[in-house]
Amino acid sequence: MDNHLKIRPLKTDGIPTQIKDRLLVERRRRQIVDAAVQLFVKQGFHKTTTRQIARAAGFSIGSLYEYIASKEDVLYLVCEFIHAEVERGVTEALKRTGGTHNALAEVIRAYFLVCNRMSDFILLIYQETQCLPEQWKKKVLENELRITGLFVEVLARLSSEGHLPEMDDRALELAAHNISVLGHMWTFRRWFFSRHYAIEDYIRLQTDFILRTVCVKPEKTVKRASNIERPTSGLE
Amino acid sequence: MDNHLKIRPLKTDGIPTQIKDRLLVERRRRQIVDAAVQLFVKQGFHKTTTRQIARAAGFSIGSLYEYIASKEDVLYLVCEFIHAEVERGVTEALKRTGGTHNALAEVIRAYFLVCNRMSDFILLIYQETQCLPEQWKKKVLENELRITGLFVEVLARLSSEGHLPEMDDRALELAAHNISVLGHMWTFRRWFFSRHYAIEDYIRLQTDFILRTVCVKPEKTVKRASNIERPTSGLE
DNA sequence: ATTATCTATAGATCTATAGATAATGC
DNA sequence: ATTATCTATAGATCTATAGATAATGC
Repeated sequence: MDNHLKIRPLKTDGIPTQIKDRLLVERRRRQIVDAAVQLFVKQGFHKTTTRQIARAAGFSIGSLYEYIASKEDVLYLVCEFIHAEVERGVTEALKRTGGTHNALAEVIRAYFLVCNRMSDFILLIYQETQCLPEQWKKKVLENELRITGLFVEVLARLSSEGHLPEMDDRALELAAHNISVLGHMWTFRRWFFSRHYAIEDYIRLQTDFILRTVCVKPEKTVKRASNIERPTSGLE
Repeated sequence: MDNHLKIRPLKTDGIPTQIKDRLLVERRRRQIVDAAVQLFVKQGFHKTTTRQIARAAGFSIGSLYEYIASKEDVLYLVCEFIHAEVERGVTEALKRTGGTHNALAEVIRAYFLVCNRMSDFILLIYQETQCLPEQWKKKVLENELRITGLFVEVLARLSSEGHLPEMDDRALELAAHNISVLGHMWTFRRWFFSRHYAIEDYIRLQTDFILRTVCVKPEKTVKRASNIERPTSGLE
């Protein structure tokens, strides 16, 4: 739970500050994020007050507002931080994996472990993104899409190297979204899963699922599925 | 978007009221839910005031508090209502489907259409459940689990009738969760999907995925996936 | 008489800022 | 002199309730 203490530059452009010293802004905003992320996880965004954030960050409410212009700014900083952490986890995992056809299972495993480690944070994104002003909500969704994009790349590479059966772009894209969301599912159904599954069980079972959807030659099964569809299928 | 106007009894026991007439309580609470669900979807729970709810429901703030004891009570009523609607949609779809081996695709299709229709409401559950007091949060999660249970039943029936390959209980349970969540995914990634996919495309592609995970004889692929797993896998 | 509804407001916050003070660098 | 920080509070809400009023049924 102390993974947010790792030192990485925060991308905080676009948020106004009264303070000239860029480095100080950087440092203070990191303090703000570290304090806020824990409070938000425990109490939610709305029930957390700006005073609590300032106190937990170690300075006064007046100083807090030298580094941000509104409470929403804090939420945005927190969301940016969380996505940066998740993205770092996934890209590092990608670097570790070779180009073999094991790659997919390895990537899934690494990603699900990142999701497990950052469970509270991912949940926070799901719950509080709506509270952001439109302009930043959009940025958060772009972040989400970029992470999914990492999986698209892996799948595309494996596909081009012949380790996967041909899939059209759509199916491939959707598979990437499914991987993303099945990782998140571990976080937002944790209240159920954590009682019945160890993370390793979950990874194993879901990997089986995903590999089956992606690795089996589709001709036979896709046909079968398509025939099952109602004859009325088309546009509603 | 007016599906919440359908007349169904609300399960509202457990929330205190000052009013004696049970029927009136029933009617007024339906007004409250109809008003609140729209406001919550548009503004979120916290940004919606009790006054707004009262006004939209057509009575005064004083009267509102005769039928509920706190603002959280309203959120709980809304969550109960939403789950009742989703569950009704799914069970009705289950009734329509025969016991054939088409059943699964039909159920998925019906469920995804329910998710599409109730998109805003499902999103609301994801975002605001955390705001409920512990006791009601638990009830909401039970509701969620009961809906997933419907899919468990379908899969178990198909399995016992020999329409699915043998799966152990865990794999079957997880498949049910996956169906639930992939339906929800359409709602909480709608900002992306709705621009690139029609609901029918989404249903078709996801049905292919799910049927492949569930209908293909698992021996070959499961082995393959297991071998890919890291040797260190066990407890972390 | 009893039940339902309304108006008016107590009481408790909470965000954001103005203006005062302390620290830093030339 | 300039930059950073603090204290104190203006101003704006918002939930929940007390007490008054209207409607209903015996």
